[in-house]
Amino acid sequence: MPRAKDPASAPTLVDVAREAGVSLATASRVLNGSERRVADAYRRRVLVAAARLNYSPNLSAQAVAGGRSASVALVVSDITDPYFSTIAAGVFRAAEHANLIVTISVSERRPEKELRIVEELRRHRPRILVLVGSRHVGEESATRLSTELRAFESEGGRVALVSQEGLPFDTVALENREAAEALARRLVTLGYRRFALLAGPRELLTARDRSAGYLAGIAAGGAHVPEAAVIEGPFTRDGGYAAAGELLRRELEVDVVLAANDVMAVGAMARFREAGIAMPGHLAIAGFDDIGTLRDVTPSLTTVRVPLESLGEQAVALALARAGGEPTVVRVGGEIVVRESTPPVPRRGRSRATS
Amino acid sequence: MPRAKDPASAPTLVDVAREAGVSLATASRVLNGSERRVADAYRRRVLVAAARLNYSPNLSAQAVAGGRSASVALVVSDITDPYFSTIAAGVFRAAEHANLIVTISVSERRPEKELRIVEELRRHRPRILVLVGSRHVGEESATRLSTELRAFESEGGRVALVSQEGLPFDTVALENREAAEALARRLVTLGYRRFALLAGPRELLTARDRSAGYLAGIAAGGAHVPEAAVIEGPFTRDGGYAAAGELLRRELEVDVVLAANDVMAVGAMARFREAGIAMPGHLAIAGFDDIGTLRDVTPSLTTVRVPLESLGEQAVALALARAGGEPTVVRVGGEIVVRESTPPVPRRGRSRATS
DNA sequence: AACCTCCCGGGCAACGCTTTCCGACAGCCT
DNA sequence: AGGCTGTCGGAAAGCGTTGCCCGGGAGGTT
Repeated sequence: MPRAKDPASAPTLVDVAREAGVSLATASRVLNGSERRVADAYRRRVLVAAARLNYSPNLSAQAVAGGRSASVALVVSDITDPYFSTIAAGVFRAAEHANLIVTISVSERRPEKELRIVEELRRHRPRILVLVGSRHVGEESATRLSTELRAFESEGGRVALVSQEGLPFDTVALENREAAEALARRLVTLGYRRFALLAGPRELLTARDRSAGYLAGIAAGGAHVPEAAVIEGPFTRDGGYAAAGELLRRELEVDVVLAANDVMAVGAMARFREAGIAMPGHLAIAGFDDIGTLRDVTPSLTTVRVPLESLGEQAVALALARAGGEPTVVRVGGEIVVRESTPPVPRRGRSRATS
Repeated sequence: MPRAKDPASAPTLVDVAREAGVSLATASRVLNGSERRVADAYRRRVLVAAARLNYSPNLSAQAVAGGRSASVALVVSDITDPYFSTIAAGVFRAAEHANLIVTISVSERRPEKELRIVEELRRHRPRILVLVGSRHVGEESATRLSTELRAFESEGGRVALVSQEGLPFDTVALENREAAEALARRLVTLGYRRFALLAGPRELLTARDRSAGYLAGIAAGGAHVPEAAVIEGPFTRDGGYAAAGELLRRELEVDVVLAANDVMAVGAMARFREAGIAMPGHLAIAGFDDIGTLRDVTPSLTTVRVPLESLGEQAVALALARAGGEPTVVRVGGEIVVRESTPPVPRRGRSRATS
């Protein structure tokens, strides 16, 4: 049975047209934008009828008629992580500006899940698909992801990636390596020599880039990081906490700890504090991202400021502007922010150590 | 001209049916669930054809055919605020479980904008609309919001509110008042007598409830809060920072500051620290929410633990279960968590003051 | 006055799907 | 053998829009 015209269903354009005594086409032209002009008398009648019925156009129907839905699909690893929620805020801002609605999906940092989500999202025919930074190295699913994304594009959608370049799509890339290197150099300048790294997960490209940058900067400063002082762990608060614990267990001589991001740094600080280590008195620490919510930790964290919100905005802008042709890559740099957690080392200061 | 069958368009069910040599109806039954059985031979042919064409059903089309789109629309004040992003995480979890996609909109804490968003969202015909806590008192737009929500429900949608009861819809309410009162009582028990409140914005219901609870708990403990020691400010980090500044300016004798939420508490701590006030040595402080990201601040914050993620999950569950009839209200309590920021006051300890 | 343009409503065919209804056929009972 | 029931594929009528095409009337030109 065709869905009965039961009272529990929204008024449609047909209802409005009938109420206004005009044709469907005219009602559509008045209510849902069109090039065509409609005489004022008609226009008014339609508007009045629409208001009287409390008409609200059905976007799904517009989407099927138009071929694409007016939405941006955003995929993040974890909306609870301020890194992602800040980027998401930028996506919202840009999307609102372009009159697009935003759907969010959470991949839980699992590439297979991300792939499944993209397959799933394709069904919504969003105008834009924004994937935020969870590219992995040697990712077996990367090929399938690329295939899926390409299918999406070939159907008229647009893809924008945030955080890693490398895939053949529009990308807003973070200069992780460069910024990390600059931070490390700066710390060397401040007098630090004995470094340890809390490196983030080995497979995660962002984490690798940052570590590589740290190591390069340290080396450029003439210092060296023993292999045992590089500890991997999840990109989370608990990951930082655990990695810090492992570092303590190894009883190395360390002046300063470079975490792969602020969230890990904060976790590590919690662990060091538990161990009774004075920061920055006994141990310095730095992070990456300059997460807003974490700006008030003590000691305040030396870090790399990244315009996260702008990353999200730019991704949407890029996808909207897309003309076709070669994918565009926008590279965004970070700004070193030195705070209390890494004071200058006194000229001939006494040795610092975690042990 | 009917949109040409240009190559840049996704394969449709018709394509699959043709490829498989079956009817549209059969293809639909196989691919997009239906009660009706399809003989295995046919079923297989359809599946093979779908795979070969890389078919992906158009959800917009399903939505218009079915009358409602498979989505949850979530409205939050600020996705960057961990309070909201944690609730959002719960909504995602529940939605994923029910195979619904989630759209998010950000109201920027502005009731008019929230109203506009709800009007806008109605067009999407989501199955569920979840509004997270920004009810205001005497809100002039509240009536219009109610009207709009009722229209949405009368069209077959479901509404769930998180955080404040009072509107005639399914609600997951937080026992702000009760928990705040319990926290205040606890602090009295710990020996605190001279309280100050950083109260959040006057218009915001959540803020009012918490303040009222604090005051009640303090009074019940036999203490009293002078009017000058209740300072309002935005529910944000900067709001807390500013309110703390104002408190200092008033030069009151205060032992402990109760902030309306953790985010404000952290802002306030930053301000107090700048003023050189030792915490908890000279001043104790407590918050509300037990935000995960803020668990590592020093001193660790006494607060009320609220199952934020579960709030979001329950809201979706409520809306899904909805049978009609009276709106259901679930009340969720908080758990007092005493940490370093409010140590017991020594029996005859010396006086503490902010000035 | 005849003709040509515009202008602007209306009709109607898409868009991609779901669901009802119909009818062909097979199996079973009497 | 005849009739009945049950199963399952196909045709077609929706769902709520948009956008092409048509045609009637007003106004301008020669």
